[in-house]
Amino acid sequence: MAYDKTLTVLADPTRRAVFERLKGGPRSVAEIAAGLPVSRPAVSQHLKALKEADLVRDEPRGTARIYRIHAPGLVELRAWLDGFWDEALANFKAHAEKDDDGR
Amino acid sequence: MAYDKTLTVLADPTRRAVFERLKGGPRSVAEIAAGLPVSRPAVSQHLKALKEADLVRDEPRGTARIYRIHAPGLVELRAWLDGFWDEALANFKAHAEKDDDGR
DNA sequence: CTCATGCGTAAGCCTTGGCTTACAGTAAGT
DNA sequence: ACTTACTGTAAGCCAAGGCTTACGCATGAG
Repeated sequence: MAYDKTLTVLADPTRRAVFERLKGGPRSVAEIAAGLPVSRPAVSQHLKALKEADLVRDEPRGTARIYRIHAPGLVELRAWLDGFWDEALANFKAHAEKDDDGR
Repeated sequence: MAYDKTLTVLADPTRRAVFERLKGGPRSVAEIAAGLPVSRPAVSQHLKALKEADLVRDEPRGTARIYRIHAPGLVELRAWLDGFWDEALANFKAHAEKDDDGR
């Protein structure tokens, strides 16, 4: 239902870098931005997109804001991938059994 | 190694529509373009991108050209997804065991 | 050999979206 | 209260890329 948004969000390299930086554990925006070749506001924008895709969850800690990985977005992507895989395989087998590919 | 290309390619909705149309079996370019809201050359361009991402394979049949799904691209995407999943989960557990998240 | 069919490619247009700088807001410390 | 730290948002710029029209090429049919 939302795997398309997940794909769109993960397509950008910088955003993927932001996302992968959270793989090591929860971090603040400044910590994420440190080391990345873009400005901090850019990171904020990416985090917003990731959040809307259910890939990330945030929580305030003092004046800072801690982001961490949130699974649901990846679950949907994985579900789509698996479904696609199974369907394509089923149709392939169906055609292969008839002859070669139906012609 | 190329999961990034796979993500980029699959991010576009039209291109995904092209790809999903191949799920039902091999088809010619004209057959794919029929029913889609874009021109046939546009479909050709999408197919080229899909081919370069190892998501599709083509084969000439007379003056036509038959495209079909080719697995490797999806395999790489799935591998990345699984790896990411495992790593994130491992780090999450490591932090959870220490207390909550290490602060 | 000529014509028709089915594709791929080039050039150009135009929208999308990622980045930066500047600004506004909230919470903690003194 | 005032200042400092950390972040989200707005406006604007600019490159990336998806779409169309026009063209060129190969294969099969007659």
